[in-house]
Amino acid sequence: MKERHIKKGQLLVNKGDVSNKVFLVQEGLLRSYSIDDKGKEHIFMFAPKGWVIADYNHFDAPSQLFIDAIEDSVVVQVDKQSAIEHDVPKLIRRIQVLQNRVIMLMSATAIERYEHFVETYPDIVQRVPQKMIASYLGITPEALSTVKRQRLRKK
Amino acid sequence: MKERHIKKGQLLVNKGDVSNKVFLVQEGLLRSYSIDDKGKEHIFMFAPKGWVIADYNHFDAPSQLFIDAIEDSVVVQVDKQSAIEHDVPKLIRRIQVLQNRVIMLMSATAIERYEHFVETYPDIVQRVPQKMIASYLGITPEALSTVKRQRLRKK
DNA sequence: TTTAAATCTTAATCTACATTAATGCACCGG
DNA sequence: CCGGTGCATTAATGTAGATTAAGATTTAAA
Repeated sequence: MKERHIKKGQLLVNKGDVSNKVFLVQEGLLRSYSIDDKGKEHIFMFAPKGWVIADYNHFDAPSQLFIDAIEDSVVVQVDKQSAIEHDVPKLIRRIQVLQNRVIMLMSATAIERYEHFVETYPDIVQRVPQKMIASYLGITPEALSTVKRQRLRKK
Repeated sequence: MKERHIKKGQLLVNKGDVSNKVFLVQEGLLRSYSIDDKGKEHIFMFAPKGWVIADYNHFDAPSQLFIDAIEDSVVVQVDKQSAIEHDVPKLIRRIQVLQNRVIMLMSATAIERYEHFVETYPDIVQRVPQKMIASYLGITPEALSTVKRQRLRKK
């Protein structure tokens, strides 16, 4: 258990790392993401203050995800083992969020996913570049641009 | 903790139910799924023998998912609370599977998702109708049909 | 401040997958 | 045995979102 100060852009976990660490966000904003074989980035989650971020893989398995800081951040680094035993409710919440994410990705259009994102994470929308939101939603920045234009016309 | 025998097609959990139960599959095959506002079914997971199936929602929150039996099945019904404390590793595995699922849905084409499904769950492919596989992959049965045709031509 | 480098938007074209519709097949109940 | 009902496949057409490319705008660096 150790406090760490992370600069914007700094990589905390690299794909392939065997870290077995979990990060409790005290301040700032982090993200985890994967890069596919075509070199495209896909944001898996954003972690603002109060959230936990980690690659919940098998112990000692190489990380599938990258984790880095979107803003200068402060995290507390905890051992995966103890974090897990210590805070089962956080695991459950993680499963809920992922469950929702899968259902969203399967059944909602880009517009609906964007609406949902804005409602659920209104603060994050202001803090990250559009291309990251697009990446989280599973669409291109260009497509997000047109989604937002359609929304404006409606209002 | 109670053993239950479920007939093929029988509904175990209805959307909106407040069940707080978790089901350990002893025999057979179950599935959980959602139905969107357009009336379309989306299979969230298959649960063969040895798996656990449940809607991991907040305690006392209404279920978002339906759960029913694809084959005649035997399950052991356990209280969510005790199941969770009892088997944290299963929770972790659940998160891993969901993590993979999200990455798949975001970065892979229908063909790649089908390949991955066949490799990961070869037994299930044989046991469920095509339309359920399509629903799990997030595509229509028609699209799955063409995916399989393309595969055959390659071999 | 000036320039360079990202980022965002708009528009034209392309493509993966959806939709619709028709056909063939298996299974099942009368 | 026959006529339904659901499932799988095929083909024709439609569409959401990707790709490509060109400006416009913001950010960062020199």
